[in-house]
Amino acid sequence: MEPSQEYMYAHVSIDCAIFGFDGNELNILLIEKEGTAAQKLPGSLIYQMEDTDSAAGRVLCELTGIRKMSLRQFRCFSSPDRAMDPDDVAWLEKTYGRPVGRLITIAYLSLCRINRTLSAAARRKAAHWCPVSDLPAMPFDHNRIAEEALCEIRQWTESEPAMLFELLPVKFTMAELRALYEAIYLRRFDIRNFCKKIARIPYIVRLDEKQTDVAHRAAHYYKFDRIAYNQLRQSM
Amino acid sequence: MEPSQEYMYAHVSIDCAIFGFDGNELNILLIEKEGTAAQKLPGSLIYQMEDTDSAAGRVLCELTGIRKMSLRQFRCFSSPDRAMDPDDVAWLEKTYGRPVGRLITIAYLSLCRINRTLSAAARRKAAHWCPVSDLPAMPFDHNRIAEEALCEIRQWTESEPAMLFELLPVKFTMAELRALYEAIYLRRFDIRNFCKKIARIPYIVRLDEKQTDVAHRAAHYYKFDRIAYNQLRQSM
DNA sequence: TCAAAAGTGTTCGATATACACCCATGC
DNA sequence: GCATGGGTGTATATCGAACACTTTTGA
Repeated sequence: MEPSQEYMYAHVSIDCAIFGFDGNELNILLIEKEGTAAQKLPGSLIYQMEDTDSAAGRVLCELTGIRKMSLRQFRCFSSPDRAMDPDDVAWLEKTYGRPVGRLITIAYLSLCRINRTLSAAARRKAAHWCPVSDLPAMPFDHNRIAEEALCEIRQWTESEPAMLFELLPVKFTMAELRALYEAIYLRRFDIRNFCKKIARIPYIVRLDEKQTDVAHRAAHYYKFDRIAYNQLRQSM
Repeated sequence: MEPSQEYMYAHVSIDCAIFGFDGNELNILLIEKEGTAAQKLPGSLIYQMEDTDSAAGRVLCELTGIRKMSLRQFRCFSSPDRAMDPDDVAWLEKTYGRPVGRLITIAYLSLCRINRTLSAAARRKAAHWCPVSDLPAMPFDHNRIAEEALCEIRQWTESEPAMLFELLPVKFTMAELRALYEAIYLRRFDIRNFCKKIARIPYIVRLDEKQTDVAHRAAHYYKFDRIAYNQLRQSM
């Protein structure tokens, strides 16, 4: 068999695009590419007896301390030249203590409250939130992964709107919810129509509690009612 | 490093769920698991310098002779026990002339006219269409892949309705189109409302030509107008 | 009393649903 | 002339889009 016809024998990694919402814009969690000034998506080679879903869960848990974070696999990136840059090749070898060679990655999407305290491991890796409008150039194909993850968010929240509430505080105002929709769909929503639409949704419930200490009329808080959500889903 | 902590080093395959439509039901293209009586999804290990998209294109082209078949990656299957059945392990070793060990697969979805003449390679592999309601037990996790592919079709055709017309003859009747929708969405559509809806779609155009040799009033043929379709998509 | 954001209602057009009858053709 | 499937229209409900003013609160 000619070299070009050898069967692929590859290391497999997962990379996670973890999004947070700062009240205005989506942010993505980047970590330092250790030993360099560059930043990258969190990710890791996976272990022999692991599947990619658990590997992604492991990486997320290491960074955020959340054990059961929801995540969604959205794409395999396997271009032969995705890990051909000499810097990247050398970095892989140093990080994993061996030559890595052919490397394919399974990309995951996850959502996280942006003010959540990250783990010590995250601090060591200088994890930080970066607005999606201002992403740096990243190693491997991480810029492409981040881009495709952004598109994927829309599809995910359409098929499972409960995901949205992983980006918001437990109690949130209508304005915050609307800002989130605007950040995801990259368009404006009319306030009046938006309120009407939300009012029709049984699993978003208005609380009696209102904002305090605001320099204008205080807004009501709302919360996500998971029980009502599950009931609604079941009946569909 | 303990054995359980070894980094995964794996062979990578692609598996294709190729759907056809027999006028009544979706069918999926199965091939013989060579040397056995079992049937499986078409697939193959991929080569070292290939990415998964081209590998899937290669496998599809080998079977159907279509060079530019549209296909959609939808999921990586990587459970450690997906290729642990002793029969499957032995079959892999025999087929690929080596022990294969850890194997992950990237699953693809594709659509094909069911009356298309398949290639000589397909005939050698006893390729045949199998109604999705009547799938046999298949090796590896191919049953699960087929199931998830079925769900994926709906999402694909919603985001890219042009895909539907890869399942229909070039000229098709309204009844055929409706039957296809019914097969995909597993529900009935009211004939009158369906016709109205289709009539509003600019890229489905009615031809003057009608059926002949039918024992009742002849139906008009319709065709898919790709130019109108692309124009519509661009303007969105 | 002013600034700033909250909150609310009506109208209109488009779309989805429900439903029943006449038409063309081959036998 | 009848059986078979083709083809059409109307009424209603729902949803999304457009659009402007009053209310509350703190400064």
